[in-house]
Amino acid sequence: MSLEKTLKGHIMSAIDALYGQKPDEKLINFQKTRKEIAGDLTLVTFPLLKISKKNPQQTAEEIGAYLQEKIEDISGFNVIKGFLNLEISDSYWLSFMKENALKHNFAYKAKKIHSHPVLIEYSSPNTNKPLHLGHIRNNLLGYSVARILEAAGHNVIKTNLINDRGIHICKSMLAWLRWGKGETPESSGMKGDHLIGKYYVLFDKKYKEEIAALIAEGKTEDEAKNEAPLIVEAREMLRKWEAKDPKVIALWEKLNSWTYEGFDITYKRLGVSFDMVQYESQTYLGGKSLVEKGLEKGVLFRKEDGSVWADLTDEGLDEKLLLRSDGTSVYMTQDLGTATERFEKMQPEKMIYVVGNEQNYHFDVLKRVLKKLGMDWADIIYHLSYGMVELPHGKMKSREGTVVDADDLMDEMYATARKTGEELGKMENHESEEAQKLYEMVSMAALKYFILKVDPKKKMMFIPEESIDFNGNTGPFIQYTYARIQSLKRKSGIDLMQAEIKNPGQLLAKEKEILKQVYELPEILESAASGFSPALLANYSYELAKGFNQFYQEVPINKEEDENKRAFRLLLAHFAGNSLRSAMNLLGIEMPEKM
RNA sequence: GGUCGCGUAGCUCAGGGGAUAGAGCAACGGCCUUCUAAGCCGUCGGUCGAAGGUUCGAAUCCUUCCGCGAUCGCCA
Repeated sequence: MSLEKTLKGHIMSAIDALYGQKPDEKLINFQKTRKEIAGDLTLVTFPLLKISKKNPQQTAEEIGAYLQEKIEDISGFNVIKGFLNLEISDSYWLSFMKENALKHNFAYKAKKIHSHPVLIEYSSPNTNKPLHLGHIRNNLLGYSVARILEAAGHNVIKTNLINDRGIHICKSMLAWLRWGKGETPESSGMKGDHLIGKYYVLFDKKYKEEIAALIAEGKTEDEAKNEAPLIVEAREMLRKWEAKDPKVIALWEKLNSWTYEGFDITYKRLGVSFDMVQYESQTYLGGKSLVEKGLEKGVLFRKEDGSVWADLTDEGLDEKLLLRSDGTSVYMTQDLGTATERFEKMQPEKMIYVVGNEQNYHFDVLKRVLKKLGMDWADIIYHLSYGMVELPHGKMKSREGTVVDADDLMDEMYATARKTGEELGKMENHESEEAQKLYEMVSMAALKYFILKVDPKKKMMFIPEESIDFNGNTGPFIQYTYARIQSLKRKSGIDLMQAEIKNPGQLLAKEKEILKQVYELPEILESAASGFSPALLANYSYELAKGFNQFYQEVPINKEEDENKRAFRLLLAHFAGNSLRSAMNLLGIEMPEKM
């Protein structure tokens, strides 16, 4: 039970006692007391004036006096311009610390055993090219949100729906057949996904040449794009694939397996994982029957050419195609099918799709069409939409051309971490396994933290050098703070598990500040879970790390002569460190014991 | 053009009805014989895109306008 909730009840009865009226609970709102003002929690009295019929100052004084008298944990109060600043007793903070400081993840909630699962789909790559910067944001977000929901007690299922079929993969296959000379990941030394990507790019290059040639012969651009021999051949390949031509299928399986090997390496390095993987080749036919039922019910309609549509014009949208004139399904149809199947199989309480904001319209339509088809549950679908990741102009060219490759980016982050480490002389042997592990941990923290601290829905600028700075609001800074806390504990010679910590006397302002910050973590976690927002936890972690650094600068720990005080502060440091680790782990960031 | 989103310090971002709008970076100036200086402190920097409205109170909510982006495919 949080203090705020308890206080709310007391304030209700205070007002009832003082003014003879129970206020609406919404009128009671708290905020954190500003740092420069005495007090821990502030009640805003303005909304209560209608009931008290007194001025803000008086109202606040009266409520404050009442609370101080009735509640043990309120040790004092002051009033400034209608804001009632309540001071919470040291003993409250101390018992909070004693109860929680040694718990491993004090803010995490136990899993609700019989709850419906939360399904979260993320990553969802195409198999024709490697992962790029946009996928990094997608994967980090998806994984982090999954962890946050888990920590908040949900039963989470992470899924990856791989787009392993379609014209795009046929392009890579065709180019590999024609120009690949049997090249494999082993023979080329390339990561499988990069190898396939290379042929995709090659296809595109040759295709463009053909288009240019056709246009030179007098064709229009549309004609050229349609008639170029390569695209004709790719379409033929797709047709054969759909007809399950054994040779095409075998080739497709071989090339896709290379891609998966490559993806696995990237996922592992990013630290993300899935509970299930689905393949579009197995789901793409779904959804058709739904559309046919919709036609029977008359909620969908067929045009003269045979194509099937949903009419959303009365909802302010346009008409949306669901089946092509040749009867084949489109993306939307597949998604209708997949969503319905998932719902029926797993009965999730929520289905989260981590997909870029260029598909906002798609998901809007998806939900509307589902509802049209009578799926009243459609509102459990939540599109976790995120903005594009941009890079400072001119930086970081990718191996394959236009987009920034995920693996290249991670390599570059590692190199920067190592270079910084070398310059600072932090490690004696930069080749040692320990050093390499640390550089990897630091560079991944830099990348993850920088991306996750930004509100997902906003587009963002990823600045590699800034992300890996050891000062400021960065992952490495927080790791550094954590490592120092661990070092303090190691050097103290005190076993916190065994130590008996007596009352340290009056709390210093800095000590109380840390406790207040740690106290907030469960609440932050809850908001992060309900808003699907890792950013809250990221920015919280930074505040806490910064708070600790200030504390550390001013308050002696291992230098303190009083043994009991030293143990107390060490426990406080431990508590802060644990909270940091808990919060950062939810972002998928590991914390080093030493650095 | 329709729809959706965004616009806060030179740059990157917090804050999303409440007190004097916050951080970091950059710039400048302090603090290492002292627990990790990959740190800490200070200075400088703002008509919160603009105008109206609602409110005791608006960066925050509403309306209009401006700017930027996404989207409006028988692609996924």
